[in-house]
Amino acid sequence: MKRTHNCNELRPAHAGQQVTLAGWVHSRRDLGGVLFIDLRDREGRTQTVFDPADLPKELFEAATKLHSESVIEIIGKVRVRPAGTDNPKIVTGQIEVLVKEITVLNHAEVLPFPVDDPEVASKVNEELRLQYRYLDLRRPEMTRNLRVRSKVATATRVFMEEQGFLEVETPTLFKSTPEGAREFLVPNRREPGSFYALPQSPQQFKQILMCAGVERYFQLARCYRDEDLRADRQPEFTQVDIEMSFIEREDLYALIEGLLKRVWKTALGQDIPTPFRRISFEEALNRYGIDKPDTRLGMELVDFTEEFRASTFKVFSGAITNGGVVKAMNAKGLAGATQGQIETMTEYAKSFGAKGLAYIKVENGEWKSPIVKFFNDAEKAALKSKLAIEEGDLILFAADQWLNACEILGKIRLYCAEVLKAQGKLTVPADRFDFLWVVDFPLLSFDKEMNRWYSSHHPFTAPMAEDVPLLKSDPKKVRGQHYDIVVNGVELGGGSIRIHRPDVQKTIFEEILQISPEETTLRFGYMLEAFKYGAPPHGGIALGFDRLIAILCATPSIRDVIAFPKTAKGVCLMTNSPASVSPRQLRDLHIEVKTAKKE
RNA sequence: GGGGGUGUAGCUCAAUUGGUUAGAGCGCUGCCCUGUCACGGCAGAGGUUGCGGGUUCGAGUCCCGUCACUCCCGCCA
Repeated sequence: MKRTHNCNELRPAHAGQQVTLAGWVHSRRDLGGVLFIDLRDREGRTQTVFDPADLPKELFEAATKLHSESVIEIIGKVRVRPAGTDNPKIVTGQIEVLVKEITVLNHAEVLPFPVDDPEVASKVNEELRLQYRYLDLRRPEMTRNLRVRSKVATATRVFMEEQGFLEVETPTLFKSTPEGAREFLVPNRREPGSFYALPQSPQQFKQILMCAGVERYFQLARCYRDEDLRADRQPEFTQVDIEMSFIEREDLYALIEGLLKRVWKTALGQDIPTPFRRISFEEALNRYGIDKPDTRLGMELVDFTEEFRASTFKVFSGAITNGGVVKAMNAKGLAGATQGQIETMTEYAKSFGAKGLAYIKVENGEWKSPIVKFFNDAEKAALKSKLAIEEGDLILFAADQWLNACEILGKIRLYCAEVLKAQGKLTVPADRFDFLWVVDFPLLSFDKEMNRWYSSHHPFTAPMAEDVPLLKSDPKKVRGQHYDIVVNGVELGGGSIRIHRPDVQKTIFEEILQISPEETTLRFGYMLEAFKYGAPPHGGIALGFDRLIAILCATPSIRDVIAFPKTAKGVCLMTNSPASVSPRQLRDLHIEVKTAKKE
């Protein structure tokens, strides 16, 4: 039953040849006398023609009864379509195959949802798509996503190989680490009460590989995090994991820029300019109110702390007196915001602990605002010039501690962009990709509830050399040699230059992070020991492969680029996993289940 | 853990202030049709309005609970 051609291959040049095609019945058009069946396989579609004069009656009858998505094989002769019956919509539209023989390889029952109509299929309830994922994946859009994913994976491997990297597999049965995401545990049958943990990332193994002298490691690594899901987060996901020895940050930037250049060329045929912009964490917050800015949107934040330091408007001057700042943003053209939209923005502000949201609507040459009466002429003039205020603008303010004020407006900025896009007042070309490196992150953040410092990134990140003396005296000021790669407001990945000296690493664990020496030894002893026997300076990065593919496929959800994704509750609707296990299995694993009582 | 949205025929959706027999398009079944490609025409079948309870003379519609999907917050070193 070997096919001679695929369904996207035949052209007028093949006219006269006998061919064998196999595939799915995409659509059927029964004109009573003549019958057309569009046969589809992975590559495309070909029209086949059934003429009752050419076929035994039973075969023709059988063909008229075929349901969509039945699997058939046909043998027939290629011919150029009669004049005027070409179909310019498909590449095989100039020819058709006159069927001589047909074999029904598998009959399909009536489908739970249509796969032949992209308009309808794209709107089908995702629950149903996930339950019948094998049907969903037959849709050309989904097939394309799988194809892009495969091509990018291959391009990545080829590029990394060219750059001298070794792909090394690391264990997925690992052990629990004290900080970071909640982990999936795997009970150990051989020792009651002990567990493997699935890795959140191969972080420790890749650093050990540097100690092993591998020098350049990469892996398309599966990672597991038992946290709640989002459109861009699944409990199991794939990282392009990379680690290199004897490098500085710039070496890594160049590598990733080269990789992404290759990937964009491969997937989209697009040449992206390199090097990418660099922006510090502080500047990102100051200008965009977020550490992963979408720089395509404009509407940058502007600082007005000096202008309002002595203002009679106490909400602003008071915040400044308390060590805070005043920030403002011009949502260009959004003066017509509805009460509901202002309300939504106010809720964002309140969720950050602000009391409310100050704003000015610029309409009919007037500044409409509950607060503008408190501003003097100099303050108004400063606003007008620094925010380039024009008719139709909406000005939004935040007065709070620096980080909070920035983040409030950062959140509102993204909301405003959504509203403006929906109104057609803001358009972003689909082929525009704003890449940037965000650098100079604070090494540590303070947890008020636990009253202790924790790593902003992870505890292996090296501090900036010149900031090391501040580690104990002023931890807040210490910057880490950490970097994030951001594209269009999406955090594509992050990494850092690592600590490679055991004494520094031990200080971080024990003195800064307050992990007890016993715990440190228990969890990271092997790593600290490895560092004693000649650890090269090293650093690396991990890119979120699913997010990367989602961006290339222009879909907001990584579920569209994962063959068998989970729902928001971590369930696979096709296989119904997770599921209960037998008492015997539990007994073998020394596990007793205490079922939660439901009221 | 919290907040928002959705749930009506196989699919996508409608159904006025709570009011007669819950409709449409596609799909499906039957019949007709020899150049269609969203084929066309005629006829037909198809409903526990997610589930449970309540209010009411009367509930798809209102109330309470619950389940599923989804988006967001928390969380994601």
